[in-house]
This record gives sequence, structure tokens and C-alpha cells, in this order.
Amino acid sequence: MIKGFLNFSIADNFWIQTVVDNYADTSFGTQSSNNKKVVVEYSSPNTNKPLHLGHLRNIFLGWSVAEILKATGHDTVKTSIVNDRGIHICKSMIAWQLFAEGKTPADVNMKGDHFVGEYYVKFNDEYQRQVATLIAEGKSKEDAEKNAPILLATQQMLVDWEKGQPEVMDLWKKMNSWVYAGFEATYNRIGNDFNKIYYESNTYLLGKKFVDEGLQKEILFKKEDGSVWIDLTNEGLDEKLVLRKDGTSVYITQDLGLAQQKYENYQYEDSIYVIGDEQNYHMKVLKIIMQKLQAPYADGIHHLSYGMVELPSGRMKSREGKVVDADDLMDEMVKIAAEHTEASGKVKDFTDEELKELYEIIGLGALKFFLLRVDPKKKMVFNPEESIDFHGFTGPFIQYTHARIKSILRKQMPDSSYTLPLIGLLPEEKELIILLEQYPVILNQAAEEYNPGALAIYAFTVAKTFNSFYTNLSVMNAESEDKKQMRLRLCMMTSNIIASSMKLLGIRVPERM
RNA sequence: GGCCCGGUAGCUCAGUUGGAUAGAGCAACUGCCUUCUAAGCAGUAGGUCAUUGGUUCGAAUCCAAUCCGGGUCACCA
Repeated sequence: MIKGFLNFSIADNFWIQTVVDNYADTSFGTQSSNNKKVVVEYSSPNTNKPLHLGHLRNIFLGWSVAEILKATGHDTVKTSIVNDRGIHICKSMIAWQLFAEGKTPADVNMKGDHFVGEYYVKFNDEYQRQVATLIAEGKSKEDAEKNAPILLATQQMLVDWEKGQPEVMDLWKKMNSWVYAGFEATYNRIGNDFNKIYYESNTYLLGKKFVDEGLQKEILFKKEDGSVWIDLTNEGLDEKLVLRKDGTSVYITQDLGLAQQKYENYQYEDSIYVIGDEQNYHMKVLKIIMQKLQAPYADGIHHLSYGMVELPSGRMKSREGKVVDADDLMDEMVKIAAEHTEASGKVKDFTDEELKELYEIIGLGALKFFLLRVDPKKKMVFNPEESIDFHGFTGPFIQYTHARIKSILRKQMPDSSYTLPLIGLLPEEKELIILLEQYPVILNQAAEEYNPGALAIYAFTVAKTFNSFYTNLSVMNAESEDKKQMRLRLCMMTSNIIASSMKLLGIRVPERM
């Protein structure tokens, strides 16, 4: 009997001490610098259309992984490679020339990325129309698809672009600047920040020296027509083209160059590429080529492969306009947040400004949590007909828990000079502390696995456990001053950990809601 | 066809260095707001962990085969 009692007391002693030591530490769980440099590349959009739901998953993932690595002591650099040139960019340019009558986004009061995206869709509409006409005139499908006038004009424009023809360059710069203004607005809204943005127009030629080097080292070989290849059949893969017969770069050539560029800029140990799983093969090839070329950073290349976000009808297709637009979706989420908040009637004393901010916090919190809570590797289905939840395993649930805790702490803060007895924990208290103590472990796990989802699940579990504690035990009307002081500390530690873990997911937590 | 990824409750998902009655949320059903915020809490119901075989004292987890879904194998990016 006595021994059992003793064991119990010693355990309580440890748990309460954990709270006493850490409750006020807002950086609990984070680690000091280990001087390891990691580059995280994500988002990487094309400049011919606005961002969609798939980009959001990518951006939230990349940003969060970078922040998690930072919190675990890594020196992180957030980068993006903007796909700002190529045939697809010329498509929206041609369509603008044909149909816009000189209009700008300002003229029609549109975000620049949406404006340009409309012309990209217009290109495809017109292209389909022309192909149909040619077929009606008796041409074969293949012939029609190759020779539609608008396509030929686009190909010519790409040639002109590569020559640097002034009119084309001017148009290109003008339209891209519209798109960048639009992207910037979206990035600002979701709190995204890059340390360095690369542009494909600056990097697409960089990979060629790798090809020369690879030929010298006989890692690559040249075919009779002049095209350059790498033989990966020993690796269980195929032969892969790395330079066209006309000497121009293909996609992977650019990636070789960009990897080198990033290394020269940052001397990274690890380089994480947040790219959809449709490019698994491509990224595997990239890494193998780098390893064969004995680039010092080759082993640090890591593809953070994530599943596509699909609609119930299948994959999103921006060419057909079948996408969930990022800006529209965010507006929708914020609107729903406003409806829920108004229905609850809890923030009637908020100013319009404060309400607006609160709706953003909750709406975007719901969206980010929805996208980050699942394992990145898994594809996910988004049904636009069913709105994203605000109850249960969601961002707002956790935000709500945080607001409740803050409500208590506004009434009273823990007295740091009060000496707590280290005995007598109730099950609800103990369960919560045991969970809180786990935070550093979970954070490390999320960093090692590059998986913000682990953190999302943890934050939810903490909130859920706290809510149970909250309904069963009173803080302000605690049985004794000892209990009250202990619970106030427990409240503070819980709110710190919720705020800290949510921050790493890019989700803000309100003081009240 | 080759290679890769996935299949767990009606729906969305956790859960793999192999361990006890497989866990959440949503939806359904029962209760709980004169007490720190009910976006909450407590409970009921719901699963042959795709199928079959194998390894093991023990398998959702490891191996093999099969079925289903997706991706990829471009002088596209």
C-alpha cells in the first residue's frame, strides 16, 4: 500500500514539475540552431493562370515543412521556381493579342492572374474551334491539331521570344507583371513568404554545362542525331533524354541547372522539392543523374511528393476551366466563417475591422487545416458541393479551444511566485500533461517525416483533451488555491502549445471567437 | 505491358521498427447550456483492415499472388 502510494506521488511530482518548468515558455519544444541549411522549393506556378486548390496544398505543405524544420533548428530557405516562359505562356499572350482589344486588368477591375487566366482559356476555346473547322474542311484530326493558325502563331511567338524580339518581350513582361501582382495578393493573404524566387527565363539555359560535363565523364552519351541521353537501365529505369537534337534544353536539363544554382546560392545540405506525385519518376531521374555526376549535394535532394487534390469528377483541368480557384475558395471559407460566427453571437462588441480579421483567421484556418491534416503522400478528394467542416477534427475546433483558454487567462494569470505542491493530480489533469509533454517528440517526428499532418493531429488531440478537462473541472472555481494555480499553469501551457503548433501550420489562433 | 503509389466504419481520415477488446471526425441516434465561451462535453450504433495464401507465439502492419483505383514510362513541363 505504502509503496504504491509512493510511486503514484513520484509520478505526479514529475508531471507537475514539467508544467512548472515549461508553462510560460512559448518556445517549448523548439530547438536551437544545428547550422544545417535546407532549401525548400514549393508553389512553382505557371504564369498563365491563377492559383488553384492544388497549389494551395503545395504552398501550405512547403511553407509548413520549412517552418517545422526551422523550429527544429535548421536554417531554412524558402524558394520557388516560377515557370514564366514557354509555349503555354505564349498561348495566353496570343489570345490577349487576338481578343483583349488592349484591355488591362485595371480596365476590367480584375486580379491580374485571373485576367491572364481567362485568355489562356480563350486560347484553348479558339484552338478547339479552329481544329473543328479544319476537320470540317476535310483535314485529318492530326493535321488539324498541328496546323491550327492560332497554334502556329503561338509557336512563332515562342521563337520570337527566344530571339528577344522587343514587341514580344514587352508583352511578355507586361502580362507576367499582371500575374505577379495577382500572386502577390494571394500570397499575402495566406501569409506565404519566400526568401528567394527563381525564374525559369533566367535558369532554363543553365543545365547545359552539366550536359557537357556528363559527356566528358561518359555518364551521358550522344546519339547520331545529336541528342544527348542518359542510360538508366541499370537502375531499372529507361534511357532518358537530357538535350534535344537541336541542342535546346528539356525540362530535366533546367532542373540540373537550377539545383546547381541553388547550391551556389545557399550551399545547402538538403534540398526539398515539394512537387506532386505525378513527377515521382522525373525526380528520381534527377537525383540519379546528380549522383552519377557526383554533385556534392546530390544525396541531399529529396522529393516531398504529395497526392493530387481531385474533384469528385476526377482531376482538375485548368485548360477546361475545371478547377477550384484558390481565391474563390478562400472567399467562400471566410464567408462561412462569418455565418458561423454571427450565429454564435459571441463577438457582438467587435469592431467591423476586428470581425473582418476574425473571419479571415477562422476561414483560412479551416482551409489550411483541412489540407494539412492528411498525410501529404495521399491524394485527396475535395467536393465543392460539401463545404469544409468547422466542427470536430478541424482548425476552428482548435482555434475555439484556444479562445476559451484565453478567456480564462484574461480573468487571471498564474502567480509565478506561488509554490505548487507536487502531488495529487486528477486523471483529467494528468492526461493533459502527459500529452503536452509529448510536444517536442511530435515536432521532431513531423520534421523528420516532413509531415505537418502529424502536428495537425497532435494539436487536435491536445484541444480535445483540454476540452474534456475544461468541462469536468473548473479553473476559476477550483477546489483550492493549489488546484487553481496548477490549472492556470496548465491552461497557459496548453494555449502556448496550441498556438505554437498551429503557427507551424500557418494557422493563426484568435484571442476570442 | 514495365515501374511506382494507394484500398481501414455510410463519408473523410489516423494507425507499419509486428503485440492486448483496430481509433478519430462527419453523418445517424440519446443525454448535457441559472456554473470559466455548447464551434463544446458525455454516450449509443456502425469495420471479415480489398481478396487469398504464407512467415510468426502473435499480422491492418512483413512476404507472395490476385482484384480494384490512380500515376508514370514524351525531342511536353
